Amino acid sequence: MPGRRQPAAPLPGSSRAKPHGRLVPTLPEHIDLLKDLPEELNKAYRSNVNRFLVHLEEQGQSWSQLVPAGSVAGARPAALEQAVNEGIRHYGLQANTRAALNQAFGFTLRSDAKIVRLALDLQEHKDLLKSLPEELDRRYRSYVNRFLAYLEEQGQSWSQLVPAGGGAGARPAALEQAINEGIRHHGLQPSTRAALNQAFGFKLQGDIQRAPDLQEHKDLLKNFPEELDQAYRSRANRFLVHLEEQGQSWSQLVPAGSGAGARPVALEQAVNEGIRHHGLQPSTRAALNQAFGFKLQSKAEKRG
DNA sequence: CTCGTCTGTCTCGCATTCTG
DNA sequence: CAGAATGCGAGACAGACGAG
Repeated sequence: MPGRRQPAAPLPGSSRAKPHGRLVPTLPEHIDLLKDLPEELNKAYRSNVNRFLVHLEEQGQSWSQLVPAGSVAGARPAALEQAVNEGIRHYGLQANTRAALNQAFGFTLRSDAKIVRLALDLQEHKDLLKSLPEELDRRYRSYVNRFLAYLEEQGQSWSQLVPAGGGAGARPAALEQAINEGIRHHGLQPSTRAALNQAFGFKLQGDIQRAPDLQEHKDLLKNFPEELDQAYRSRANRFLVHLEEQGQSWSQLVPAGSGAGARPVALEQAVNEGIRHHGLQPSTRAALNQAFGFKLQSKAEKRG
């Protein structure tokens, strides 16, 4: 992966542009809160909570104004939820901040939106990204970005695929074909389709499911452990179909007699490739590990 | 080096679609 | 309609990265 990891262009109109020094709360009540965080809270979450409290102070607010006294585990203080969601949406708080508060205080705050910055070649595509709904999930925005980048790689553009004026509920055929191609054969994440649907209100559909052709693969499917999760079963099924599309078969990749704890190299490579480049769900690897007791990993062993 | 932040991956639960 | 398969959305967290 080309090491491009920009810290964040300051967002238009946001107050994020202050990478200033001290980032600790000053209200005693906030300081106490931080002190009393559960020991086992991981440091990333700890940091999120800290940033959130600082954010509240910057807004002239305080925890006790937002959280009714005596709020218990499972509570969902509305004012707090609004504050954290707004903080995430408009003030550059990390998306994990909500989860951090939930984890730290046992709340069940929920959902919403993110912000992000991007980079593309075609002005048309840049404009498109800018016009995405603000509430669009960060991952979805990123998927849209990747999809546009993918189009550019293919020498295509959005306007070639999407008829002008195609509004909510539309299902532009060329776009659907491009996205499904991209997912199946060019490494776009499966959720890219959902991302486009979310972002533009389309109703794009995926390819229809298929079953493996090879008897060997059918037998494998039949012999999965009873207790294998349905979702995993489905992913393993997909993987076998994928192998067949690649002209490969399980027995070519997995040495006979590979048992629990094994890590067949060729299989690992195949599944990682499939995930990275052919639209298999990321959890496909986990599915194979579950189904066969393997120890496949996401990276080639890191060695010095 | 330490600390905070960012990204990628795994996992879970609910929703939707397919199949018999 | 019931149950299985698949899709979707979000939380959790480890590891990489970068600032100080």
